[in-house]
Amino acid sequence: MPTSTVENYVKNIYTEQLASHPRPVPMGRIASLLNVVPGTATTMVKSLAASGLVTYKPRVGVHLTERGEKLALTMLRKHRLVEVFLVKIMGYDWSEIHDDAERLEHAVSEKMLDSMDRLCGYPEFDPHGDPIPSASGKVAIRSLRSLNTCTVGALVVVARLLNQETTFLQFANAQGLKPGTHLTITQRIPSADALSLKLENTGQVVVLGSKVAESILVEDLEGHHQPLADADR
Amino acid sequence: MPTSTVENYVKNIYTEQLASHPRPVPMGRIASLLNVVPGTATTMVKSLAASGLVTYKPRVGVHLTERGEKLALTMLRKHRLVEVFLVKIMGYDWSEIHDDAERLEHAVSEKMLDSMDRLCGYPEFDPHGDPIPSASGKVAIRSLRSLNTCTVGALVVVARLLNQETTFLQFANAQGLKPGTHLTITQRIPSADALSLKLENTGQVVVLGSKVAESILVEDLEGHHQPLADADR
DNA sequence: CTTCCTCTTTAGCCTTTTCAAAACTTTCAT
DNA sequence: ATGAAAGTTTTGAAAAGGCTAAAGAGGAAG
Repeated sequence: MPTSTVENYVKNIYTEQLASHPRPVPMGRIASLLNVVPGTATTMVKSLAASGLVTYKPRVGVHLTERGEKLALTMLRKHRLVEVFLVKIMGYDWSEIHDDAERLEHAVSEKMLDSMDRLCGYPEFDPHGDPIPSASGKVAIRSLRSLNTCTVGALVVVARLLNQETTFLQFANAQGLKPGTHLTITQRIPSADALSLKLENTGQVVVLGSKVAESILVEDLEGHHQPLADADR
Repeated sequence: MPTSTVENYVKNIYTEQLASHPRPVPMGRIASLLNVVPGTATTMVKSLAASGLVTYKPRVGVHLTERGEKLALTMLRKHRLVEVFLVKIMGYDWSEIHDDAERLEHAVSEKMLDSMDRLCGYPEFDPHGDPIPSASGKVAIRSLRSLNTCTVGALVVVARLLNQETTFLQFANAQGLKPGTHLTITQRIPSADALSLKLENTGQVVVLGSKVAESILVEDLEGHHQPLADADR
């Protein structure tokens, strides 16, 4: 059985690999994701390579092997299912689930996972809008766009929050911006690098910096479909 | 924060201390409870003593300090509350909760524990009938007697199973012997060292060896109250 | 009062995971 | 092309837990 340290390395390499795509994941990235000094990452990655979870090219970077990817998907499934469970069953607020999920994901058995899945109604997405891999390792793909790429006047629904930091999540939560929220882009203020939105249900107006808007992914609600940039992978 | 290894040592020393009472817990006992060689137990106990969780007299044994006892009660509370949770919320059978509880107890936060407590209706006993320490560390005391000490004809209710082994639990479960089961002692067969019982609700007759009967604690249902031996602490 | 036998401790090693600091490689700009 | 900056790897050490094997202590039994 892999230790929880190994599980964390593999999970983080997986999500990073999605972003850095054909290029391998560099050591520095791994070190900072896992909050260790670079030397530690080198040592660990060599041992991951020795157990056949990654391929490692010195001074270049890391790629998950098939086995590594499978383990990563299992961990992602556990993590995200635990998150849903904490919100739907345990009564957590969706902005405060991350830390507990991070610990629990290493302690839940397959049996426990099945129970959680059933109790939550076999969800496809976690409370941040991240897709939950199926037991067989399949991940639902949606074509979402960043709020940043939307034209003024567009009616969209929030689908996914990319930034998992507690402070960001609490901010988004306080503004009423969570997956499922319908909103219209009312104004773009280039001088302030900002975006103004109106929430459909409450009518509340929210102004966001483009940095924030970038990590909020939405889905178009009307037949607009004007492509401004690529926000997918 | 204590590691889960430390948590396990302290928890096991606590329950063992209840049994060996005024005498300190010997090293050999600790080693076998934790499935390690004696030398390992010695090393760990010395480090527990250094962190102020136990007092250790070489070649004699170990006693929990106040701090150690507090930690032990916290772990016992976590373990037993998790067990209730697995049965009442997650749909586990009460005979198969031990292993998962053993892993989860080290991963649940205070917040999670509170949620579980609320969801389960603030239970006082776990599915085996073991008392759940309160958040402040108080343990409910019941005066129970072993099934072995009951007279023929007595009507009793099963209150607690002392043996936590899966095989024993599955056997008890299959026989319908779980906390809450009402039964009458119908016969005592000294030649076979056995005891015959009739379950009140199903009418099923069960024959137990005295070894098994010893680890089943019951509560008298009628005003019989004939003390045969001591089964408390 | 020795001699065993049992239990406990010591000693020496191993594995994981981490850190700090030194020693490279690459890359990039001049 | 060269020399510094940036990113990586090595080296040496430490903490936590565990094991094996040898050595010690103490009580029971002759």
